[in-house]
Amino acid sequence: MSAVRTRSAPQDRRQAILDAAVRVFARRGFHACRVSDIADEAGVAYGLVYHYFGSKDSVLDTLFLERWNVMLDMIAEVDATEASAREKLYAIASFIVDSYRHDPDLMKVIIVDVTRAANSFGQTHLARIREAYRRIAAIVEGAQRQGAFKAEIDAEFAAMAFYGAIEQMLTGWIFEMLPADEEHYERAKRLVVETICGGLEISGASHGRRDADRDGD
Amino acid sequence: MSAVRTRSAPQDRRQAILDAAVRVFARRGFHACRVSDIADEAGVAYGLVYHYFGSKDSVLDTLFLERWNVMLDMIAEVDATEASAREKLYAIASFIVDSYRHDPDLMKVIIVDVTRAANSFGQTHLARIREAYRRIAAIVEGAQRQGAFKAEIDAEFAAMAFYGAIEQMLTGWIFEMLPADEEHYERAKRLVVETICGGLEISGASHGRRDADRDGD
Amino acid sequence: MSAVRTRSAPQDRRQAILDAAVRVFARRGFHACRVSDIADEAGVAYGLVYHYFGSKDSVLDTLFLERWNVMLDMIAEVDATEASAREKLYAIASFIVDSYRHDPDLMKVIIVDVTRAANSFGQTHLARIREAYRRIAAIVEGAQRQGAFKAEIDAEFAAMAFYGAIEQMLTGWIFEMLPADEEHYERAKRLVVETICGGLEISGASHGRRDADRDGD
Amino acid sequence: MSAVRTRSAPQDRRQAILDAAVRVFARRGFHACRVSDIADEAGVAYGLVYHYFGSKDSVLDTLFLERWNVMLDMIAEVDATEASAREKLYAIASFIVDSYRHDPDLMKVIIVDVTRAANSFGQTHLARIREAYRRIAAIVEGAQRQGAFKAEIDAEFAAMAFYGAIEQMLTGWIFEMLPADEEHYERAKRLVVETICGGLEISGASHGRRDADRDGD
DNA sequence: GATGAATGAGATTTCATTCAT
DNA sequence: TATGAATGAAATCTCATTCAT
Repeated sequence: MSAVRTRSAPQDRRQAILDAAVRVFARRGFHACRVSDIADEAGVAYGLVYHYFGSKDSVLDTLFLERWNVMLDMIAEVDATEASAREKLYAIASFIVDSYRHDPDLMKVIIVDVTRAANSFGQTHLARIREAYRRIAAIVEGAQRQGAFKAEIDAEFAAMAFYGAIEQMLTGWIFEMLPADEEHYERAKRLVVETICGGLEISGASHGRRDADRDGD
Repeated sequence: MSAVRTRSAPQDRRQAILDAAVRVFARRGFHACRVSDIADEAGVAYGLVYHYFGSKDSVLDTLFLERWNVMLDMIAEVDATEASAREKLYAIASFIVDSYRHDPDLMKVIIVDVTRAANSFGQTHLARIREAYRRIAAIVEGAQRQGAFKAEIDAEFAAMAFYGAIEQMLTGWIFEMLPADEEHYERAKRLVVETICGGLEISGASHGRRDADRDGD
Repeated sequence: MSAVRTRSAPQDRRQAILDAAVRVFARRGFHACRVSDIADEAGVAYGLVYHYFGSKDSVLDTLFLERWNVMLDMIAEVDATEASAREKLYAIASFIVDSYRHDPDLMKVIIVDVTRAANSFGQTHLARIREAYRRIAAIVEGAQRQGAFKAEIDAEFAAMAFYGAIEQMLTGWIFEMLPADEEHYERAKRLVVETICGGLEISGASHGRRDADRDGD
Repeated sequence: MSAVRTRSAPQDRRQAILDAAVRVFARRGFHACRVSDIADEAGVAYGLVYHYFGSKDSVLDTLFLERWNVMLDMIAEVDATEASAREKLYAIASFIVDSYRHDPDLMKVIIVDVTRAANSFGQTHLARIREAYRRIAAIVEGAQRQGAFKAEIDAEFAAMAFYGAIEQMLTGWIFEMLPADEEHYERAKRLVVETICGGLEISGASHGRRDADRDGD
């Protein structure tokens, strides 16, 4: 369709740097990578990394924020629907697991070098990371108000446990401690929702769902 | 009992260095700390750190291994008892939460700079860290064999979810995202056990236990 | 007179770059300014700076040489007149002070980044800068030959002292160490001429001149 | 006297670095020198420069301040004596010229890279530099109060002219524009004092001094 | 045991300049 | 003319580790 170009469009190079950064960060970790590793992987001079991004940090910031914001938006959208809390939490677990399935390198970088790097980037993006926990907690609170979840459980703790369980399973995949295939991805989603919701739901309160689930046991 | 000493015994200095390392690592993170920061905090010359420990890494290794091995032993002991899986998992959750309550700085260092530092110390100690997951998974498998837990759930995934949920709550305390007091520590233990076991147990199979747990609160 | 132009003439751009350079160099110094700072100030792309000038250095060279040559010409012209040495030196002091009054930014750049930057541009333009001292020295020598100035004083030293005194006062204005207003500009001219000539003149030899100067003030 | 040592005392190294810095800064200027140039010249690893001085800047700061403070003290001492203003100014000119005679490299560095580097170190040490001008101005003011110097001349301008004249002559020696030998050093001192004071003194007021000075020629 | 001066590999970042469009 | 993406040499500074005393 479009004419053959002997030279890439400017934005291609920027994106190429981001893509290369994901690969090298995933391979050896953000701190072990030099800017020249990114540039070499992208096939550009390293000065260009500084042309598009102000610093090495800024490259990781960009990778993280672009993806994290998508997740925050997704949670907000899900929460705005009429679905049950269990369905909402399943959607979130699904999104995260599918994100990993779709781009495991990017998710590895985000988890290992940002959300779990509490003394460096985790600190920098703390507010943004907390926002995710808060939105998950909001879903739990909603379910508590509607009588679906037990009121005596701290929504924030439940949200942390839920998110922590998912992230740890991703960590298991990342470091090849857990089997990673389509079947296990799906089972992981169900596991985390069932276990967490199983303990949160009031017996009988969510009959349709719970019974359906139990029937499947 | 002990003779009055005008000069600290050699081992006191070694321990003073370890204690100082916990404080400075907790404060700013392992990577941001220089060897001289440890030495300054301990009130010794930094050459002495190299006398007792071969390297900066070795200091963290020591801190991690000493504590982690205690946990591994504890899990093994717990698993050797006749208690129910739920009780065993509760004991583990208790141990971890109490470890944090007793020495939050040390636990912060272990979690932030080792178990979650997947590209540096997490890598080094991967085998030892996995051993903990494996032992937890063994408890789940035992319960599955005894018919208390659903057989179709992957024990390793369940173990990861369980451990991940606990670690994330500790992270919440560490970074002051969750309220940290005696009451919440206890509720956190119950939350993680109830939610995880709630989804793992076969309906009715553990009722007695669950009630027993509640009575004990 | 001139035709209406919807687009600046080429030379306007070149001049705009020079004018912008004076402003940014005066603000932060030549070395602290990037080529892009000049271009931004001029409202052009920085590639254009390289179109009109071969390098960043060349911009400063141009600024310096254009002005310095005017001064050299002025000294030569003054020396060619029949005026007394005192009058000639007064004319030079006047020219320099008035240059500062007229365009303080340009003079700041010339003094700070060229004549006093002995290890960079001062080195490059040393010959041209010395030429000014030499021409001033020539005036002193002329006065010595005519018996107006003491013969035993080194003309070159006197020229340096004279020029140094003026430049230092300009420096005082540039860095707001001295009051800068019309009255002080005029007093500075007289001060430097009177003090320097006061020590150079043979007692009684220049009385008439001195009185003449005073009458003219 | 002292035993032969195969290893220099710690402070020797620090001083060796300072001495080396003077040599390389004088040779090529502060900005053109890398830290490794200093270290190479001193025969030490460049990490040692950072051991003793926090930064490259700090090396120059140290060189400047140590010498400049000596001069400030000298001016204060001189001003505290009962000497005439002319004698005081002569003492200052003498000190500066002798400083150059004694250690031309150090004076070159101080003048070229600090007092005349208005956009870098001159800025940093502006207050300290001004203090020298102020103290010289104080001498002029004292002479004005005593009726030795004309009251209508701005003392601060006179101080600037005086200092500027000396510094410019040093610059002349530094860049080999003026003959530098014992005879010329002495003549330069007299020239600057005679010319400046010649214009400042009230006719007849200082005849005794002037004659005395002249007798000494 | 204890000290801290000395070492130097290695990382980030800046920015003048080139050149395809 | 005019643009600004692309290049890469070069410089500062950090800090774990060694080792003579």
